[in-house]
Amino acid sequence: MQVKAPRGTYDILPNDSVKWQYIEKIMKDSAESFGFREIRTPLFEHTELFQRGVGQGTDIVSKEMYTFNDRSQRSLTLRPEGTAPCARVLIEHGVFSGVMPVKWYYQGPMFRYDRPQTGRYRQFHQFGVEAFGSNNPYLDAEVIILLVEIFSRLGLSDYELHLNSVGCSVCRDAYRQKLLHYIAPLKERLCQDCRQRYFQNPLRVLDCKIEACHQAIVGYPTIYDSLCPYCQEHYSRVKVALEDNGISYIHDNNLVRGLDYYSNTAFEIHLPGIGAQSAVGGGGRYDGLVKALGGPDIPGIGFALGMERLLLALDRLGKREFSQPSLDAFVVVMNDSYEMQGLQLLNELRRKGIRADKDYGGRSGKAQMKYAGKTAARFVVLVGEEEVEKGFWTLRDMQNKEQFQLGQEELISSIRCVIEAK
RNA sequence: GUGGAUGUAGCUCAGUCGGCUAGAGCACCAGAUUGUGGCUCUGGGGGCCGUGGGUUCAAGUCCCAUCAUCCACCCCA
Repeated sequence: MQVKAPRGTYDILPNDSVKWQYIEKIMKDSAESFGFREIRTPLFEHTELFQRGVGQGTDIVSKEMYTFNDRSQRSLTLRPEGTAPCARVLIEHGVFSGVMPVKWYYQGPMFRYDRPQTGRYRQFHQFGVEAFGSNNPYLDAEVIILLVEIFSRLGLSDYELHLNSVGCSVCRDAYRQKLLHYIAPLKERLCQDCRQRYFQNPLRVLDCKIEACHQAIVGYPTIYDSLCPYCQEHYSRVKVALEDNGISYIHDNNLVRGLDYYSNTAFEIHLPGIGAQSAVGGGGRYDGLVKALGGPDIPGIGFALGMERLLLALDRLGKREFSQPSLDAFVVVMNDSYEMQGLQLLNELRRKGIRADKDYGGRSGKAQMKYAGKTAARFVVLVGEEEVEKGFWTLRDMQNKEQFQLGQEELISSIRCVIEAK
């Protein structure tokens, strides 16, 4: 055991791959039913895109990026998230001059250098959606409804949806000042981390997990009370839209998102019961992002889901049985001298859309039968002396052990008849 | 980056107070009178006991380091 997958990465073997395909299909179908279309962007981008798009002050940019120089000394970074690349595409291809809003979904690996633990990897996978070009609060609601729809289709109903508004740049700056004033005299009672946060990102003090910090700042001004009239109006429309569509949520004054570009609506979806990394999805509005990247002033909203956490949740709280793909037919060659007849038959079956295989391990006829049993093939086709000489194939139905001697046309139509009935 | 737990066969694990060629179940391969699967039985292959050092007559077992995994902090999806 010398070569191992790098720390924080892992392999998806065929038995698990089936689970991925299952959730990927649900996500794709859900997003498409809401009018989103797939976008695929490179796995790496210019480092600058994330520095500007995600924010210099964030943990992601300051300590979690896989950044390297290529052979021409360009600084590139393995994408840590999917929103900034989408915004880049919007600008680069002038998509914003077409029909708006633009609604995209994406799925694929993201990279962050962080300490691995349950539900947290260095190469992890996100499914996300982005909608650019409208600041209509009902679009916020639609995006959240899609998120909830995916959970519902996955059979994960015990989620908690947290909702807040972080305001626009104007009311957030005003709030920030208010909060700084409030906390300043209480600073001594905060934990080390929070004293740091006070300077770097005071809003983060609010979601410190240490109880003493909560007590120290009890009675603090909430951003909710500091929203400007526009942001208030926006937020209340989002809430009404959710309520009228039967989506329950928890207003959470402490919900602040980590990435710099968020504005107004912010949300997170949690699944208690999958360990400490319970935030399975999160997102919000990012009205300043496209402009910050040098494009026009175009608003946007989106979310991202952590695939690994969803799979973990499915395993602990939901669906656990996944059907594995199986063969329709297995060709058993009873005698080496008929190997070529077996191969030709195999290829013909495959050409006719029958999922078929044969042994390549030089096994005896009996061992091939065993092998066929393990592949869970529905039928076995026997190729031996009698068959080749008399010009038929022996078809064995592995479920009821019935055997028939059939010509090739009949053989194929019999197999197809059964598999199409499934 | 910080703290804690754990590393023995492909997988799940046993291995006493340091003491013989390191075990089991599952999985894999072969056979049970030679053209027929699942059950059963018999046999077989497979282990630098994570890696490197140390203590000892003797280390899977004790000590140190390192790497990795897991749990939590942190952060986030």
